[in-house]
Amino acid sequence: MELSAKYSPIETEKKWYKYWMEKGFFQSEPDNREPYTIVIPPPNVTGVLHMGHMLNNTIQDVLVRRARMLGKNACWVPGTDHASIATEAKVVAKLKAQGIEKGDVTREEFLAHAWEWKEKHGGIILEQLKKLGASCDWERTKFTMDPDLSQAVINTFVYLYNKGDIYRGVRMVNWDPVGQTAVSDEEVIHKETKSKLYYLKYYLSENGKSTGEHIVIATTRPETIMADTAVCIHPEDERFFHLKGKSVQIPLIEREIPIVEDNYVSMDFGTGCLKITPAHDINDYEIGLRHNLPVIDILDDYANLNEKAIILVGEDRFTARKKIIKMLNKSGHLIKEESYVSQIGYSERTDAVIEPRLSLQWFLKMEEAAGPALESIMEDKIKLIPDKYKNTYKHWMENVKDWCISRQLWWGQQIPAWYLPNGKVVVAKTVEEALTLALEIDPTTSIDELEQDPDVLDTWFSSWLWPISVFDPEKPGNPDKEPNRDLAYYYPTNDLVTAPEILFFWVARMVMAGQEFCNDIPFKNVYLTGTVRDKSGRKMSKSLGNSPDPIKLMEEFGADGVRVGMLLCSSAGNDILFDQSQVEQGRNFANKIWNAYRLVKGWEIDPNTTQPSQSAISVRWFDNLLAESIDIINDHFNKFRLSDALMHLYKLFRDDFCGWHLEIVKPAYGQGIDRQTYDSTINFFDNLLRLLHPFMPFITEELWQNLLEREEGDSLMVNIMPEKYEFNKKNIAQFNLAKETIVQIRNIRQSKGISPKEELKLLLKGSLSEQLYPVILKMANIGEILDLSEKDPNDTGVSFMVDTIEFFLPLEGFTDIAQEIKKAQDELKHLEGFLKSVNAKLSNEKFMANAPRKVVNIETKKRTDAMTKIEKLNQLIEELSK
RNA sequence: GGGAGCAUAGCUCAGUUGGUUUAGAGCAUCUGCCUUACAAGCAGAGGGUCGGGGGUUCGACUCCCUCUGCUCCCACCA
Repeated sequence: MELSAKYSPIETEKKWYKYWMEKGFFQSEPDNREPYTIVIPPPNVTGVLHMGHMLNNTIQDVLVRRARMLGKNACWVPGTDHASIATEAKVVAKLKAQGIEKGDVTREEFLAHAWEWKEKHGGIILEQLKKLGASCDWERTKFTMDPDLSQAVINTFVYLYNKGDIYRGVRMVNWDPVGQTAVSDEEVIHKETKSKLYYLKYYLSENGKSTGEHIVIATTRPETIMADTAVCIHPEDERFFHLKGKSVQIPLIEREIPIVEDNYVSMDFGTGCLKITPAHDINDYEIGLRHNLPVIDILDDYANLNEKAIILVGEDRFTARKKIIKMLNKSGHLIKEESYVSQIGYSERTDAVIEPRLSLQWFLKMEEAAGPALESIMEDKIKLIPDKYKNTYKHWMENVKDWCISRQLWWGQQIPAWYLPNGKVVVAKTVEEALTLALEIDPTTSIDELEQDPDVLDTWFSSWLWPISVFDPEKPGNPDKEPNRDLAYYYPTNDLVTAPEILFFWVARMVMAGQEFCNDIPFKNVYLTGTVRDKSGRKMSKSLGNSPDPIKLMEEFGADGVRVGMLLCSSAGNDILFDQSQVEQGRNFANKIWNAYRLVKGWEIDPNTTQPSQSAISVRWFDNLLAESIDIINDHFNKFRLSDALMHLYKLFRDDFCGWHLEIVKPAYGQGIDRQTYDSTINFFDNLLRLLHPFMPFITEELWQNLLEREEGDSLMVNIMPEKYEFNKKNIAQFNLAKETIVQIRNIRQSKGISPKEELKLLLKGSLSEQLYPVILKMANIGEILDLSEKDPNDTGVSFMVDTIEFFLPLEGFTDIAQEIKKAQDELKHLEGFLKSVNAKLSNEKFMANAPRKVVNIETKKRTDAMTKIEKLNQLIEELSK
């Protein structure tokens, strides 16, 4: 069958992925081999593949495929995350499109819609990963809301509550008065907003009566003055020493509030006097705690003023602001107003101005777990790659705050806490167990009276268990339970590949969960990928529309091409600036491999031909080079330098294998090839395909299958990587001299306009092994190689040097001697400068005394080499000048 | 405001505990080639006083200080 000059990936990729699936090559069961485990960072269940996933999962697949080919029992566990906030938002939007408000349906109805949505859209992303070639064990696919994984979350909550690590506390949340929900910090968008700073008079008061004196307070939120419970000054602010211990009256409502002192106040901002409104500002709340101030909440769920405000009751917060300014102006409390620009938080979903609001939330204590979690990273029990993130990690762990684990949502694991009619709370795995506990508090309680906490748990509260629960869902919350077979075998996992943004949200918490429930680390290495950005460095995002569609990209360039394109420019922890030209480079490389195959496949073995000497030399050289490369690639992988490993292979295949070896051994047109060279070359090709397979699984499988006859059911992906073997460094160095000589000759041909087809003669003097001559003859189109002593003084031509070997290329009629002299002189000048710097070192007593012997030897050799070359150049210039 | 990091060729990056020829690669650029595997290719070339300044050292891209310019994380000032 005639093979096309262009490799077309689509059909090939489908074919082999199906084959791998059918043969069960992705599946893993515990056995007596060494395990290699990765758990996927679960993408949002309703998400679609973006470039970040492409990068992240390509890296994981490279690691897993390589481990598999190193003979390990490789297991890559896939799955998805229920992503409560994101998914709930999508379901709400979908209902809204049908004219249904979330408030109109019951929790059960809403969840039914959510599950329906999940069934319809869930897992699309996993199907997309298959196109990329991801070798996940799909039999093990998990979802964070699978019944058993949800149960693990509940068990964990109950366990930690009983242990005393989970408690309820008041916290300021971001309240969206339009969406009627609390939103997470991540969903608050800060925008620069023009507002006004109002300067208000607060009269000093004694025993409820104004003294007539006043202070001035600057505020952007005059409508909240009714919630003030103090005025605050800096303890060292001399301007206000006379106010210490006194009280002021809130304008209009004339409630008396104390003046307190706190370092929080900055003396040089506003007037230096700050009104304290604990219910409506997070900082004020904290100051309030320090000074035992009461909390007066004057806003309702819709951010309208409530009866506690006394005035303007029922008004919207912004209307109230306008009205109160008029009132304050009229009463003479308003001194002035200034334009002011500040950062205001808006809800991502409703664009409503976020109202800070106090509410009762569930928290998990972090302090106790933080110490060991920090230690395991700082002492390299878990390695971060790159390790610069250790600092960031340390900083966070040392300033860790308790984790707010409750969310005011429906999609997720509902908090297993039940309230008695008297407001007391019991925590249990089921309502029946809750009743048992409730009866101990109040024997009259009935099961119908128990009301479950409506909130769900933070999604991270299920994903922090992920490396454990995917193997043994009964283990979290049961530290004393024996691990099941899977957990015992696969845990701790080997590598985790994720983004640095979630180092705290996820990675640190998995380390804590590992300690708590398995008494062990969850993984040994954490490879942190960068952000995928566009060419000009902007983050890829839907709204910018600067992200290519990964599926289309794979259809156009092939999954192998995209994988290579992503990997070539991505070192750990560095952002990658994505450009389609990189993917083109990947596709071109696949095409190159394809064409190398076409060439080799077209060769016919001629049993009567013996191996030409240049072929024998090339085979020996490439054999050494391959061994050296295996060494280098192993080293790159040990250090997680994936792009370097790939780049090395890229050059090895393209330049060394195709550009040199294949060109050297390629038989002349119409002739056959000898058996020995053919077999060696096929063997090289086979090894190269193995080395390339983790990066480019599809094309390597395709060609490997066709290179030799393979047994049905065999596959490259379950074959073994070439192992390192002894090689001769000197042989490689010698061959490089021949390569350089050839390059020099080609260079001279081009600069003098001599066709590669014109055969030339070459004269030389120096230590070039005669064994290499046949390679030079073939690759530089040289007719014969003679000793330089045979040079006819009348010959015209070009001289050059490689290392310390002198060459002369006779060129008939070539007379541009001046140019040759100039070239030699430039070279001479460079060498003399170089020699001078070397001599400076060698004649420096301190250098000779302090530098290690090895360095001195190198410098000495540099000097000898440079002097030899200078001498020869001088001779040459002299000859040319005659 | 607190913390961290980065700055090397036009672009993206290496440079492995300071010394392997006065810095390497890929891409891009330029020149010449439709050479019977591949123009998604082949052959060759040019290009950097390693952000500025100072210091330590026999020796600095590498260590220290400082300035400049970017980036990220955390907290956000009434």
